[in-house]
Amino acid sequence: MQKILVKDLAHHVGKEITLYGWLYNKRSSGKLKFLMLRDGSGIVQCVYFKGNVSGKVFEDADRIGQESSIEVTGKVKEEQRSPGGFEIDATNLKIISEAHNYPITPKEHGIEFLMDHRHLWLRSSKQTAILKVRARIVKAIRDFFDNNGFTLADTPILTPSACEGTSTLFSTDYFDLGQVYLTQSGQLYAEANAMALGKVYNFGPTFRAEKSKTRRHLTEFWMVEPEVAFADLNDNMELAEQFLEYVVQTILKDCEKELNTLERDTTLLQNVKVPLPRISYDEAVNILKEKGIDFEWGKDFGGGDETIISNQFDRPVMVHRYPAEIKAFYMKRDPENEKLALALDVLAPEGYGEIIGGSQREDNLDLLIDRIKKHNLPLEHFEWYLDLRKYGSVPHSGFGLGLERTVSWICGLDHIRETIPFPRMIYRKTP
RNA sequence: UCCGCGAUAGCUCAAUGGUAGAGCAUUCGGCUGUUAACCGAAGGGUUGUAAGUUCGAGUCUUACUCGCGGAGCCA
Repeated sequence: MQKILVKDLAHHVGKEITLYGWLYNKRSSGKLKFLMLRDGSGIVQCVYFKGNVSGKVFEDADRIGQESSIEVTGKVKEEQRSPGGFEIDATNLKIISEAHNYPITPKEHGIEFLMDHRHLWLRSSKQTAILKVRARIVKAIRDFFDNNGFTLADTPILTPSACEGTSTLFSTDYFDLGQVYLTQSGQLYAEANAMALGKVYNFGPTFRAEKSKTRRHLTEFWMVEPEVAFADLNDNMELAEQFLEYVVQTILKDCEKELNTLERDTTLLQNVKVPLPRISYDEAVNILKEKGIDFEWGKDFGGGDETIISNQFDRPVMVHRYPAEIKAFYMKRDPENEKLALALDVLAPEGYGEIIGGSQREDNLDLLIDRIKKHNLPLEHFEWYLDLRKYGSVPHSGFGLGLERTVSWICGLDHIRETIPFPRMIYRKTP
């Protein structure tokens, strides 16, 4: 008997096949049992008619509970009455492992219950759709950089000090060498990689111990960080917009089924094409003032401010040249205005906020030393970083894109916690 | 950390200070085309924890625990 996946049923109409999966839901009508089988690739209805199968098979089909693991054999047929258009005219049923009282029923559940059962919640159709989109986004990110001359060069997760000196970091003991911290960004190391390889990216988990409690924050999240030698702020913005166009258009092309399952309105996503609008921080502040917001120049935008700004555009907007005071020490100042940093944030539409943050980096050794001192950072931890400016310093730029925020935006979710199999948040560490 | 809201059956939720309820799930019965199937029946409760007010507390008061939404911070 041929073992196949639900997604390939269309190629096996009329044939006798075997499916392996879990019982998603069950309905019955006297001598008919309708078993919904899911196998990770899709869901199909398997029909057991009392007259067509042995008494034992019919009893088994009647008895097994939701999420029992099963092996179903039968003939594939096209059937309009069946959800999905195909069904299995079943002849046999083997129970691999019987389940009873599965906690997540096909009814509504509250978020606390679902998060407590996250390990099981992953089996539901929306969650599998999100994880498939996530996986495809990760591949699109890698493909984009791999196909554009970038070398993957990953950066350490355990680091001796805070790289930006702003966020609160998780710490742990490191043998006799004292404390180390879980990285909040691979950026400084990526700069070293870029001086070796020209165009690099790193892609991995990062950690923030900030007590953020919003729909946009996780304590553990994935970030991709490209870094390019001989690139200024404009080059950085061009890279960012081409990158976003590729990722979003790839998902629209390859994940239509999943976005459908998620009931995602893709109208705005289809607009994500080069060029993306570019506005300066000053222009963004003016937008807020025109909308009657009492905003003081020099402050960073809050979540509500970002939404107001991004709502002025039909695609992601790039905001550049922020006040240097609110940005990291390593960002290069604007030669035309010393108060500004050559920074870049990309704000996603529909209230999803900042998905990219980046900048042109300070390449002058003396200025960099000054900044490190002014930020009260331990200079000895940055000796290696300063070497990058001593030995062949060049203009260079890069940015970081938050994977989960991107998944949340593309999938149209209302909380970031559903974008990763096991989210880590301030008040949740299990399962 | 701050502000706000919440906790009642396995789940989602009701219950004027006066007998603890429904739908789903579970168990049993019925149905040859169900679509979160439907129909009938049954079992299922220390109302988050602790104290207080009261003749009487799921309901009012206080503290605590846990969670949710938001702010700040950021991707």
